[in-house]
Amino acid sequence: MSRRAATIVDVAKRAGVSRTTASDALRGHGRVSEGTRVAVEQAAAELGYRPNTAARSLRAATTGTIGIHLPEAMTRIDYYLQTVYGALEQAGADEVDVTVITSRRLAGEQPPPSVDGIILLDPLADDPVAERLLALDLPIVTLERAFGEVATGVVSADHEGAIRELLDHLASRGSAAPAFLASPAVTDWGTRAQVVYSAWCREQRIQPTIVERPFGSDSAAYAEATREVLAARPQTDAFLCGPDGSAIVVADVLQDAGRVVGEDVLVAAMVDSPALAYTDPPVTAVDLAPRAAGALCVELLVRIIRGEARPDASVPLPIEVRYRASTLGR
Amino acid sequence: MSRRAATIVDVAKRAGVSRTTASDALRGHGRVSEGTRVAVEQAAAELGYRPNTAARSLRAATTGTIGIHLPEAMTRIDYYLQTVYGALEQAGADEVDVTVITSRRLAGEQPPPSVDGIILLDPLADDPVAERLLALDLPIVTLERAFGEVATGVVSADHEGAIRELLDHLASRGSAAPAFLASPAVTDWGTRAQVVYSAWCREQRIQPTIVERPFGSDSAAYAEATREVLAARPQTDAFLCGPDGSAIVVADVLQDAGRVVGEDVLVAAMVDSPALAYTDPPVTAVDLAPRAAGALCVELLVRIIRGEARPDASVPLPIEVRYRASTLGR
DNA sequence: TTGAAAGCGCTAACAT
DNA sequence: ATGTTAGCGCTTTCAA
Repeated sequence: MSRRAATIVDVAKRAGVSRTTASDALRGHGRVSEGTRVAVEQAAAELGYRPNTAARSLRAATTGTIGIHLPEAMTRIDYYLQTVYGALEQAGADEVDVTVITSRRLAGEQPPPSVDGIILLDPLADDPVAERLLALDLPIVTLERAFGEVATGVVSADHEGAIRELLDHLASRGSAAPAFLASPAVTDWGTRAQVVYSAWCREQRIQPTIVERPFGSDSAAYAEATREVLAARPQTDAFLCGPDGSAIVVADVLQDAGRVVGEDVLVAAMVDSPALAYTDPPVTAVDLAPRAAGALCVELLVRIIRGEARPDASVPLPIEVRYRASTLGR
Repeated sequence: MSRRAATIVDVAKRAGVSRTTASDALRGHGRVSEGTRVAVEQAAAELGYRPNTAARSLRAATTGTIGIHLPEAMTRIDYYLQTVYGALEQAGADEVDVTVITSRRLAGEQPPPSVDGIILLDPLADDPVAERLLALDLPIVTLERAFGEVATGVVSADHEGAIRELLDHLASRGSAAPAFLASPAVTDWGTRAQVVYSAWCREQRIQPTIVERPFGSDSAAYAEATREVLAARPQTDAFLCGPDGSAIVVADVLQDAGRVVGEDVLVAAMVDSPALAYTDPPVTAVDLAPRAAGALCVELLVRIIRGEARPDASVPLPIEVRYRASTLGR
């Protein structure tokens, strides 16, 4: 566009100083005198000077950019997109850019983008993309899953505690046979949920009822899963809903089947969303604080990159159960 | 990490050729012989060579990265996040990286990230961030809003047609007094919706009923807006719901008020979402195809950057009304 | 307090 | 078919 962008040499020339001085002045290094600093800044403003980040990166051998990756299957799930946005906001505060790394971007022979570090959101077990990124030998922060072989920073929540809290709550509200609509054990979160549910059932001497649907399933799949449970185990008196967006469908199917949610059947979701506070009835859910999760990941990664935190540092993510009418009754 | 990353000189040395030859071999330029190509590729693989993008950018005076910006207020809205993801996917296919530009990133004195072009998603009127980005004098593509002063590529849908289709449909289903829960006229979409609704009411000699809530309002705000309309105009027999996520709340409030959605009151949404197909009843809505929107923006921007499309090219986005029980009856 | 020079890694232009 | 040279814009020595 227009003509060539102004470089630091142009600025220096206009201010009548050397490029070194111009550079120092613009970055506020102490060595320049106040007068020259002002002159250089004015020259820069007049020319609309913007530092060339490529040149800076080349010189500094760092990019000022971090990458964030989430598994392909998760890109339609509101929770993860919120997490990405939380990360973007924090990145703005930490003055780093963020490149979102899609699976597709790494599928072919394309080299991975140049970044100073990488965030992996709840990486799948054996995800080839995650493996490739781990092999890059860069600072890494994962949400939830830690990889044994590589030292990574980890942000993780006490999902076990939250799910147990939900199950105990269902039991205390009179449920004797809570079923679990589960996400597959391919993410760490999915795995831990299944483990906790099974353990809890064992402790309570309750027969577990698990029905599983892949990540990214559509509403119809969850509806069908619900009907499947109702047919197989009619005595089911509560549903623990794993997948984001599934609770609303489960509640709908139950109501169509003549059950009264919150009264003769309870529904609790493992992933809260704004909609769940306004369904009829509102649905009890775990607020996974996705924005905070993303922000914490960035904060930790930036500290690792800057050498202010150990590469295997670990940060807790506070999460909380929101109790609503679907388990409390009307 | 580990030791210094391999450069092209290391590769060249190992393959016993000059760096130019190594460079040409790796990028498949015809000048190298098959034998050397193989040798260079093997050397690169052995060293785990990855081209330094900063150096490439500096040399080529392009970054291989595009920026995408959406207004701060929109970052909690599923529709926009889906759009961003549609863009990311297409970017993967076009082999460009994407940096998401948050408002915060540009709020302070930080220089804008270096990119080859920018996508502005439904920019707000007088958004200072958008203004700054427009002033960068880079190729730009906007979703919906065209700016008079600057030549930008534009991706836009026939919202007027879709909204008229909805309103005609409501009328044909017997509505004589449809109310409009509107988004503010700060986005192009919001503005056009209000204009169309008003025009349609005038043509039909129907008194318009508009209640407006800011972008990013929570469910409670939509609930209150609904009650406000019911109180002010009890004869209201249909709701056109603008904000993403509002229809589910409106339907809920109506049902609490003893109305039967789909029978004695109709509900239609201007923004479809997966949940709307599974509420009770399912809600008629306009499928705005956010993924496609994002993808089209990237595709157009990349063509403009490559000089394959005019900088003010315009691309239509197909959208479609999904008819469901909230207006069709049970 | 300031300047000159070197070099980050890469590729296009110009030899050979 | 391959090699040599120059230079993209910046910052960091080193010297004055």
